[in-house]
Amino acid sequence: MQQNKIDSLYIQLKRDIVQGELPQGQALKQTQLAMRYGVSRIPIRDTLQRLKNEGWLSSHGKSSVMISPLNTNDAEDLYLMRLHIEPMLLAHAIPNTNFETLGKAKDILLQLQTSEQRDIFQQGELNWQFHRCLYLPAQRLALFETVAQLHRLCGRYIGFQEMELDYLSHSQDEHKALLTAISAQDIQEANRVLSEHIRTAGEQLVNYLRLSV
Amino acid sequence: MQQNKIDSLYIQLKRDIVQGELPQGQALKQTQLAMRYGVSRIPIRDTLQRLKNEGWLSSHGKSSVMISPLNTNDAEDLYLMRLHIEPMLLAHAIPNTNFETLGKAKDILLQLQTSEQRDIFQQGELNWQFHRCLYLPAQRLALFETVAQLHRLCGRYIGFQEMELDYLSHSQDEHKALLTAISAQDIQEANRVLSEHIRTAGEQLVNYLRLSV
DNA sequence: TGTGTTATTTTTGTATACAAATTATATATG
DNA sequence: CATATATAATTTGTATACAAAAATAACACA
Repeated sequence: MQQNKIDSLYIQLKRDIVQGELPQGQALKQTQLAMRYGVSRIPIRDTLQRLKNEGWLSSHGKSSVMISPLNTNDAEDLYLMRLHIEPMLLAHAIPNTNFETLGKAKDILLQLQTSEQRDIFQQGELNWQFHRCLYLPAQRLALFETVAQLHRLCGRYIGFQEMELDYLSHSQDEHKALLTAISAQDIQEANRVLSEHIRTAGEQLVNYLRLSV
Repeated sequence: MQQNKIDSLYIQLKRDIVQGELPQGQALKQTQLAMRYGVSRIPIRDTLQRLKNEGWLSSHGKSSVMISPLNTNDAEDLYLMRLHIEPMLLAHAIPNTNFETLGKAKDILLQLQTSEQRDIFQQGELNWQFHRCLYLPAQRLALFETVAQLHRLCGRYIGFQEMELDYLSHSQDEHKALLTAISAQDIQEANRVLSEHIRTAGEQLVNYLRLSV
């Protein structure tokens, strides 16, 4: 599989951004990155463009990019948008949800449970995989892709929302409640839980950012 | 300016997609496109990746792309999302709107008015420039970029929403009403007009798509 | 005839080389 | 000394060449 090569470059770059391994506020040099990751500038350029399109990088000067600064307003808006959009997607998904999907979601929850000591980046990825799994049956591409993009943007703020020690277990409770409501085909209740889930995470993140940034 | 070169390639490609000049449902060949537009495969690859990220192209097979098919559900969802999100952005923008912005918006409206015989692609672009102009003062990057992306996706469906002969004049009336409400700093009224504007355009597009696609 | 397997062709991904543009540095001039 | 201008450096964009992968065609065999 060839896609894996550029995908791993993409993932590694995101990891290094989250963990602060790359210089902030200044231009990222293609040549430097190419050397660092042991590839030529072409796949670096591809990855930089992708990350720019996904909002992790923003333009610096005329033709360079830099790591997008964290921003409390952005975080607030991201969660507000998710609050408005994700319930629409979930409502479409629930009638099409089968046992396979529910089983897969449970598997992911279990992985999350047993990953407390695993790295935070992996936890964020599993969290998205869980939601993604529940949204896929909706078969609504435009809606799904918008939600996916919002999650990708939220991923930039990971490491903050996980700061609270009890966040993961609280979040897991909500995940389980969500699964229960979906199993019962109760769209109303599922969306109530989902909205609360998003609201809580958003508020916690925003509060933390206001204090620390 | 060097960015113009690749930007014009991007615009030309979108034009050709909207006008059906490129084969639908099959893989777009990089070499063919490179010959067609008189450049090498590198800038073609960049542009294809960009258009893929923006939803105009979707993957075909393992590593190729094709023109994304039009889809009534997607169109419906795009307008529903705009309906939920754009008012949030406008509400942030209105308190920061100055006379310069209002003037610029009026200029764009005038251009739209006098462009009835100009091409439809240009009209769509002017329409976005108008909205964009009113949203920029909000200074909410994440929110703005999401709205921009939704507009880019809606642009794929241009040529359908303009089919109705009276659409442009009706739309212009709503644009003017929007400007009036913003001038009066009346967020409530502005958002009422905006919501109606989006709803109308969306319903018209969806109805047309249901009949024709 | 249909199906699975190998060979061939096509197409895409990446490295390298070079051109264009941007940024930084030095120099001149008021 | 500040500012403008010219020159050198760095950095990005693009073309070409080659490697890897994917798609297609040819073939063998049941």
